[in-house]
Amino acid sequence: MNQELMPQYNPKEVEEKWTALWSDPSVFHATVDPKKKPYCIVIPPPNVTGILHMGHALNNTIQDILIRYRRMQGYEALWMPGTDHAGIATQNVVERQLAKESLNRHDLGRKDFLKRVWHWKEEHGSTIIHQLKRMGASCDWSRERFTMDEDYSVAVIDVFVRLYEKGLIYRGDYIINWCPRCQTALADEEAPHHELEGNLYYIKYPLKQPHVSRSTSHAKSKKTIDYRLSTIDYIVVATTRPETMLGDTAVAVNPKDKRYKHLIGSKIILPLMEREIEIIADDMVDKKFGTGAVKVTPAHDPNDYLVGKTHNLEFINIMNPDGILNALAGAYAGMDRFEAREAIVEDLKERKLLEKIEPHKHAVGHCYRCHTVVEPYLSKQWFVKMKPLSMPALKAVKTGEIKFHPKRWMKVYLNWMENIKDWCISRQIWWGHRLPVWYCKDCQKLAVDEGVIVSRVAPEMCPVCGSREIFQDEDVLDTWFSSWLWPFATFGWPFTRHTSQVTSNTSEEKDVQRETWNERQKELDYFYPTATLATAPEIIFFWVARMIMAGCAFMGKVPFSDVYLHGTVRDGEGRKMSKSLGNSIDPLNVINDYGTDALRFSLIAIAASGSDIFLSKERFEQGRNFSNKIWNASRFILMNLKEGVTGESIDQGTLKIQDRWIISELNDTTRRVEKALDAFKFNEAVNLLFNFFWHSFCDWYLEIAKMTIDEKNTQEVLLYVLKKTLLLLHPFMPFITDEISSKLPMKERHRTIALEAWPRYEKLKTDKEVLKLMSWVQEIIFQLRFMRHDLKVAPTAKISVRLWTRQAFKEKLETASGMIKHLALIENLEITTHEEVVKNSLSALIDKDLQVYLLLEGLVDIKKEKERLGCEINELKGQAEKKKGLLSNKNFVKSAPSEVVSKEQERLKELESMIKRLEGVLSAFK
RNA sequence: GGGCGCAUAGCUCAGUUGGUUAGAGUGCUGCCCUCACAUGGCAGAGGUCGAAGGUUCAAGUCCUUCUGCGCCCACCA
Repeated sequence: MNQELMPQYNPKEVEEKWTALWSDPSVFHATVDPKKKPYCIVIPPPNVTGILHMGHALNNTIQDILIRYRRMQGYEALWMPGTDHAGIATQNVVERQLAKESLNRHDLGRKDFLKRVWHWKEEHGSTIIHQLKRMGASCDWSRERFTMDEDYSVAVIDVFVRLYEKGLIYRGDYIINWCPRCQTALADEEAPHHELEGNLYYIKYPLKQPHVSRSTSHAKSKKTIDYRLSTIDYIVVATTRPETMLGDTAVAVNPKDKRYKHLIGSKIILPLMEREIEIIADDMVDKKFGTGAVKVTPAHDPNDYLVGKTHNLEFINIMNPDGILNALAGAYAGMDRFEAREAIVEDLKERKLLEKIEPHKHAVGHCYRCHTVVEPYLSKQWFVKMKPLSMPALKAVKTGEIKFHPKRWMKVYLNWMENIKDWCISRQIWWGHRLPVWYCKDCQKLAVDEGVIVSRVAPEMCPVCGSREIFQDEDVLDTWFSSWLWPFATFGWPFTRHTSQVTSNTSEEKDVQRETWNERQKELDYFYPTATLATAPEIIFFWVARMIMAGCAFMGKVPFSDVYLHGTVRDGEGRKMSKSLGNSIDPLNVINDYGTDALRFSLIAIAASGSDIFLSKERFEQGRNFSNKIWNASRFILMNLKEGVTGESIDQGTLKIQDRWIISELNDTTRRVEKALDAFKFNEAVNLLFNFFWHSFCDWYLEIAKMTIDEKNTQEVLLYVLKKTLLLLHPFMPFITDEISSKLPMKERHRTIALEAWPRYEKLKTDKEVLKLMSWVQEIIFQLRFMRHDLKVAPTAKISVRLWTRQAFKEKLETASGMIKHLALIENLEITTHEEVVKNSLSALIDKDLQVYLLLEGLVDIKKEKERLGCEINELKGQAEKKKGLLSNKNFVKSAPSEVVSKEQERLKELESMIKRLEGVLSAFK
């Protein structure tokens, strides 16, 4: 069936059609064009494992609005698409798949496992890209990148080596966040703290006293220590993780704490392990917390680690990487950490060493990928020294070179940047960029930390001793260590390769390669720094901050000038939408039920600048209804068009009031939409367009236009306004606007409206006369509709109306009389300047120069009308009194701007004039 | 513990640098299938702008305090 005849818009077909066209890589391909200004956005690369959720939908709608807007404005607009290899997440997906076959990655081995991941990527990795296309994302699809692309990987390795050579990358044993499930180290940002209801366990640690001696007689049958406990015989420590006591190597107290001062240096017998440890003094201990005595577990707590370093304590690691206690945990070896906790508590109770248990809320780190409680774990990892990198990144934001929208996020950024910690970048997984680090076995024999080789290419031998006994580090790099290069590595940076990395060997091939790199360098120079980065606030630390540091460090220039942070999408109850909560609204379902334009429109209309978005499915009905409105208004215009009407040849000479009014409104809307978009106020822009299209254009202009729909010039104006409005709406609702536009007569057209020019705002003087007249028309219509309603006059019944105005306006008002008659279904309309008042009528005073009478012989309830008039007069008198009060206030007249004062004076005059007139009306009834 | 945000119509939220009578969507009530659209049209009801102070000629808007939510950060075990 012909779409043009369908009274209901059917998005499915339409969207499929345009998705196909826009996916053609040539359509939105951007290149270096010195004649145009560049405008570039790099997409926050979704995970290859990603499936489109509302957050993506919002994020990408915003970017698409920006890029389509700038493209139409004549910028060379590039939206760089791509995906992120998402190390842990992707590895988890494939491991889950393996688990179904009762396999784990070690069964396959590294090489085969990676083959498997690549295979998974080839099969499923483009899901999210297809979904972005379905959203209408106008990316340059010829440039799709992946963080594990060969070229991209060169950049990642290059950056590692550069930083290492500058001394900004180091390796060492530190307490890091360890996820026992994923079995890898995590950066601090990857282990967010969540509050848990836990316990604070108060444990008695017996002091080694002369009378607490080894009782040799029971040596084999019972525990070897004779705990004769009295108040002075033990010290109580409080802990939330009793299982770590197995690795305790000291108890610490504050040196100023009088309670324990005399015990500093005393020995303790660590219960359960029967190890002798010492009481030490350290300022870090808070006297007020718990008992003021702290167990020190240097291998399992970041604070204790520092204490251990300063006091030269032993580091006892009691746990395997999977969270199972090891041989150093004595009797508890083989138990899971939480299982051990319970067992230890029981054992302590049994030995009467547990003084008490208090409920205690505390924040515990969780793996951001699998939500397992992370373990502070001592291990050898690679780190980036961040302080030197943070300096230029701080400056760039402080000086305003990079602006955050909304501004408040700047503080969050600065605070993090000022307190930056070193970045743990090694991960004990297989999927990712393997560290470009090798170790020489022979050198390591001499010293453990010797024999480290960092190189862009795999070395054949140890450069120090020439040994061929070298092996590569098993670890891969944090995924963010690749994505922080996204704004420039996607252009092919660094455009060079170490000779042995170059696969092409003939000189001809090398020339081609060099030429390609030259081209890409030019592109980078043209598009970098990019313009706007749009993302969610959660990503500030992970990505935004690090991109700024990387841009400053490797490009010498910030990566973007504006950061737009949109809200988090939440459900009706304010919870973050997530799969695990089952509260998410699937954008694909919304697309299916209401259409992509509806999804985009509603999402943007709801999302005020940067505030969180509370969603329920009904919210998308507004978008659907609006799509339908646009569809039908267009359909109406289209079905009335005569041959030869283009919307491009309006006869300026014969424009009517309504024509001039709608053109002026359109012009004004254009200006305001631009202003809103330039300020990242997307909801404002979309609401302006909604109001203009629905209320000004459809409710008023279209209804008036029906009167003269056969006239060519009316059709010209209709088509003109429609075309311009479709252009304005296009960034927000790309599908329906492209579809309708393709059906409209055009002198010339591109293959998509996306390539047409943005409407130009004309700096005309606003036609005040026209605006005033149209607002009078509207007021008259409102009043007459209300009166009809009030008197229960059928909406279709013809009425007689008299309008009173002053001589100065009579002529103008007469030019609008046709419109008024048409809109209010008036049979007889009389415009008079005589002061006489009409008795048998309902009247309404619109302002001091205009009164409308609905003439209804015998129908008027005189008593009621007198009452109503009285009320109205009182109301106006009240207002006038207030104004008089205000104007007699000397301070107001003195301090307020003269504009405001004269405005108030004018209003008072108007009120007084209206009161006078109404009193005249009232007296006519007497 | 530190920082940030929010509180406006039944619900979800707008409200720009302080300036007449505070808006939208949705829901509700009433009337209309009028030949673009019932995913529609018309009209209506509904707000002491969280509380208390303060600044000002003027406060939803600025300041202080309080209350209630929400978020982020943080090594009190």
